[in-house]
Amino acid sequence: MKDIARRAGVSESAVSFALNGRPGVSEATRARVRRVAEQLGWRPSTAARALSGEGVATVGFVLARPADTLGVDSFFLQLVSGIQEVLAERHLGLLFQVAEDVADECAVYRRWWAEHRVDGVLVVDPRAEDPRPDLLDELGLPAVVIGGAPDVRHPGLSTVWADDAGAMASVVDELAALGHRRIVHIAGLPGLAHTQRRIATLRAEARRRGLTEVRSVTTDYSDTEGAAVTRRVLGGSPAPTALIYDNDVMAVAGLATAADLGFRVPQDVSVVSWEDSALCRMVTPRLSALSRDSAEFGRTAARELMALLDGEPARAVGVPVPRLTGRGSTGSARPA
Amino acid sequence: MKDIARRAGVSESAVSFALNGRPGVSEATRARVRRVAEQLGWRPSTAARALSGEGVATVGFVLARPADTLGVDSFFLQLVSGIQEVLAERHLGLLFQVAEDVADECAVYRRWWAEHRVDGVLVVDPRAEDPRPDLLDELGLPAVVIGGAPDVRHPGLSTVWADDAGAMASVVDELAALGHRRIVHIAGLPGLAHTQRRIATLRAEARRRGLTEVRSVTTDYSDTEGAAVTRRVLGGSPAPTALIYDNDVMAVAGLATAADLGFRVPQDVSVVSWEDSALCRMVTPRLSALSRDSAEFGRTAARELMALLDGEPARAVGVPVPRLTGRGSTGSARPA
DNA sequence: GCCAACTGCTAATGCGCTTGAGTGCACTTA
DNA sequence: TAAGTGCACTCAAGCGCATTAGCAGTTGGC
Repeated sequence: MKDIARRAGVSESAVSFALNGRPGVSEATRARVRRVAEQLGWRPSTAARALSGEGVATVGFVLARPADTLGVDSFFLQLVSGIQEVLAERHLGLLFQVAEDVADECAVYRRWWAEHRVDGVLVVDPRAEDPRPDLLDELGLPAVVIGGAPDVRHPGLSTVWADDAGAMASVVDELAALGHRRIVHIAGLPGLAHTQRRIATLRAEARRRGLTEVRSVTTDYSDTEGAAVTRRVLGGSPAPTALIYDNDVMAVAGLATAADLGFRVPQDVSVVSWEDSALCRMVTPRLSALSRDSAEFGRTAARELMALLDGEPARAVGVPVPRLTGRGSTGSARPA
Repeated sequence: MKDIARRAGVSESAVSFALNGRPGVSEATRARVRRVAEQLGWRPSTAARALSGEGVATVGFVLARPADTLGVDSFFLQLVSGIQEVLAERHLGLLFQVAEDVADECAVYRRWWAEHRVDGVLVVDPRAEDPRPDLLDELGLPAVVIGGAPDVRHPGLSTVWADDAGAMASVVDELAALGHRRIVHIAGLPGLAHTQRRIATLRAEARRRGLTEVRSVTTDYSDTEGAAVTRRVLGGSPAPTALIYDNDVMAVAGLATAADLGFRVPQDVSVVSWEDSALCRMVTPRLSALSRDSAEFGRTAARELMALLDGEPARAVGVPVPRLTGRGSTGSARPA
């Protein structure tokens, strides 16, 4: 900036005013300063900026899942890619961290806050008993919870949420219409808020329809558990005629397991995946799946966080309800 | 720090000395200061630290691939997870960015450099004609190239490399021993350095063995192209008896396509995936795959970057050659 | 008994930027 | 004509830390 000031023949403050679009300099000077800055390829040092109270132009994202579960799930990369797209417009950086568990994640937030490393954070995988909203409230760190339910207890946090309940209801609708009365929902991690919402909705929908043989089983999202649970429930008697998997990885694993056990899909058992991805289109039969636009989810979340950083009040916004894309893995229930 | 200084009854400089392990304070004072700092939960502001020339304790990672290709590939999340593990030990942050292409990626490096956002970067997907090493050299940004060949032209850059040539040779060995003489290698992006190394090695190995019907076809790594190429090559006459896919996603897509076309695996055609993941174990038959430890790859790269940041000279380190894990998708070639 | 060297600490400066408090000037208004 | 009012700009302080120079007090050597 000193260089720019010298070459433009003004003071450093004038340069600051000019470059930040503040009043206090004439348009002529502003243009001149801008030109010189451009010429010199100047970019403000984030460190210096941060030090004088401007924020660090960085948002944080922590992923607290065991490393090996991280592998195949297509959701997160899509989500992050969407987040980036929006952040890049304002040249905001994304500080990314993998954590062991939620406690570890909280420690990361504390550290980031103490070190002034981020202006705000994006929180994923909200849980039923979640210490994070309280912590973020306490730290005063702007945050957007991705995939949570609107949270009235933390008016400082924004929420971007998908209507899991509505989606589950529509899946049950679909399956019921095909004559399915014995349905098993192979859910994800029991502690996650959306897992619980899905389970609760399934139970409510079943009761409403008088279906008694409908249940949920929780897992860790891995292909291993997906396969194991599938083996167990299909071995029961009477076996379910429809399986709903909470992610694509388990659905595919379950499909393979069903085949191993001699179940034909969809003649003997229907399979639905709660996540659409290339994976679902790569197996035989192609998997019927709930499609949501994960990148758009990320874009929405990033936009909300930027709004928060701009001082706008927190709010809860919904993203479109995922729709069931019917493919070859769902069909009429076989008569008992 | 002012607080700490006051409570410990010393000057701010003494606090700085004490907390940074520099000489100039007695052990007693150091301990006292440390205790107070701990009590207050003090962490140095990265911004202030950076401003006084200490570096920003952050490394950058740019992923330049089209967003939709990002989805299922298991490699990157594993890699990043390994990187994190090592960086976290020193509380280094990871600034992550998705870019459109290499030109965009270069712009990101320039910006990061000008804004003093990172102390160094990790570069992935090195290319045959790659502008990045030159740029990073020019900027003087410490960097580790992941998956490149040792690069004598850029002595400032470290390289962490896998012996693709050796791995390809061992795969060809294996297939040749099973009697395969018609092999197609469904490669990844043609511009990537490792793609070219694999192609070159395959050609050399084929010549050495007098195999004339061996070739490579490049793709964009997507399941779509994997399937399309598979359809094309299996439709040729005579059809190949072995297919080597450069990633797990294409291998799985190819497997499904082969089944569609009435080819039995491995009786009619053998399939090898150059990437092992849950995906490979979820399909029927399970895919024989080259297993490498992607997380370890990341850990090694992160360690090299930290060494570079510590002022150690750049070097090239190898990671173990991936080994072929035989599963159900490879078998003896059917006699012509 | 005097200088040198060391120890344990403090004061002051600067990193690159923002910002509130001026300053000088032309121009209006009573 | 004096006072008032904007405008375009400059000055200087300060953000939180690292670092260099310096300053008492002690020890050691001769």
